[in-house]
Amino acid sequence: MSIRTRFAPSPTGYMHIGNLRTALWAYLIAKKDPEGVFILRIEDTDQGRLVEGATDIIYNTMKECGLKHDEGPDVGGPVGPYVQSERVKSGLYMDYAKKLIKCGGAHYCFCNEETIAAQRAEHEASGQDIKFIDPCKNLSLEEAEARIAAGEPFVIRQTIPAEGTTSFDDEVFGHIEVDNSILDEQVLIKSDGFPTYNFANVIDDHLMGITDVVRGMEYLSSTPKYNLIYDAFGWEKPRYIHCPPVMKDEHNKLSKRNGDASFQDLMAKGYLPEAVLNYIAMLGWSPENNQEIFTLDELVQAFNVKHIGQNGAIFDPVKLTSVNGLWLRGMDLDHYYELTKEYIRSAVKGDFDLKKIAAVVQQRANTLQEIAPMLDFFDVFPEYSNDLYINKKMKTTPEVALESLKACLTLLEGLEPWNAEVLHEKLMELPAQLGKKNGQVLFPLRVAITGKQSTPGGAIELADIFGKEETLRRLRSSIAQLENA
RNA sequence: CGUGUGUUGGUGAAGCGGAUAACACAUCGCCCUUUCAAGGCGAGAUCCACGGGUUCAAAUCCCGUACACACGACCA
Repeated sequence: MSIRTRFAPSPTGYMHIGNLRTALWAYLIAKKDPEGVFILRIEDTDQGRLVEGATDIIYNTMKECGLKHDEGPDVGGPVGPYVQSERVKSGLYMDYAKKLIKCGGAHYCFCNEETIAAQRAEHEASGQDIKFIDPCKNLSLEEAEARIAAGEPFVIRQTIPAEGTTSFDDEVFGHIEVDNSILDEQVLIKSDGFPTYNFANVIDDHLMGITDVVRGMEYLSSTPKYNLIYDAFGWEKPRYIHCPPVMKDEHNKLSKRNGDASFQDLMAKGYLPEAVLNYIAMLGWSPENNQEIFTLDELVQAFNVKHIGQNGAIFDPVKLTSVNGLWLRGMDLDHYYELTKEYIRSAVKGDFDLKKIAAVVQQRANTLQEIAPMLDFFDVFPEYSNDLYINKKMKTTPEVALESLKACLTLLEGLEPWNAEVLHEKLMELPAQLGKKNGQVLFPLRVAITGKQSTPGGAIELADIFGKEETLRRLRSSIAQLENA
């Protein structure tokens, strides 16, 4: 049987990194199987928490990342609808809940919130377990149905066997076994007739033929309860892959509340979707070899559930930046240029060869956002201090700079044609002729034409991009500044 | 309070009873280089939370303690 996995977010208007990683892993697990199917299901049973436009964020994020789902609300599929609020309309959850009552896996409950809170307070006060003990459990079905017929509000709760244990084998955490006595009889159908997540999730996973349930490990302790439902119905249980959390630091998970980066934020900060995916795939998972850079397809090939770790991983923006830089530098120039053109244009309005600028900036920018600030010396020749010529390592001072620059000026004034090859050839001859080190000539030249000590590209590349006229203009101005000092 | 899960350098991690405890990021140093970046090389865990135990041998197995996280919602 082929693998079917699902990503089942609730639309909160925010795609956080931990969620995206769960989606990625679910996708990888499905796609590892050539016949595998990856499904998107929207879990919006909490009508009180609906956020407008939230599902669009989910669709957009998935699309940007290339996590293409085979079935889902927008693309359809054989086991739809794929939005839980739509499924509710058919009464399907209520039907299954009633069936569950018949097979002894659930019961009606008429307790209101006050009585539950009162019991909880009582249990807390006596220092005992705060588990809710439902008095309605002992009601006969006839009695319960009569009260419902009389219009009394009700919920349906799961019935947990009083004794015994329930266990399962998680693909990540191994064998988990708990005593039934600690399992609470949770609500399956709320008084508004909607199913809770717990119930809808089980029903839908079964109805949609999910073979591998991939989700956060916060559900680890609820899983035995879900299995009890599968068993009551006599359904085959799925494999479980519970994922350890993605943390902000040792104590906190990444969250919207903490203002932590969402996928959208990372895009706005100039990261590439490929790099983000690449990086988060490795938060809690490691490949069998030491490969670091993976395309999505490569991840599909390399991914293996057995290598998912059990402990939470801290999201490190510094490492993400490094991975992003590797992606950026690894692109061919044409692609890089297309991607960064707008960013470069935003900083460089003048008539320069943008592609040449892209070539030099590619070697050093780790994110798209870093690009513009690096290019601030093109349109305007910044004012600068002659102190910039002082560089211990290069053994330069304003004095040797002046000497070098004058020689450069003479050389460049007569240089024809003006292109990178000729500039390189002639400029590299100069230091020897002057009896200086390369750096004593080329470093001052860079400062003289850019007004900065550090720039993308060196003096030669930049002189080429500036063109003869602009280069000489800047050079003369800098020489004058040195002479007047 | 109960239950579950976890704890290897600053971070991600490999490791699954016998190794000098991989690798990557970050940090520091050196080399190269027209600066910076990139690239190359090298350094850092007196030892794998702590305490016991099993074993000829433990980061690796067992028990306990501490700490962290999660669940114990008519939220997902």
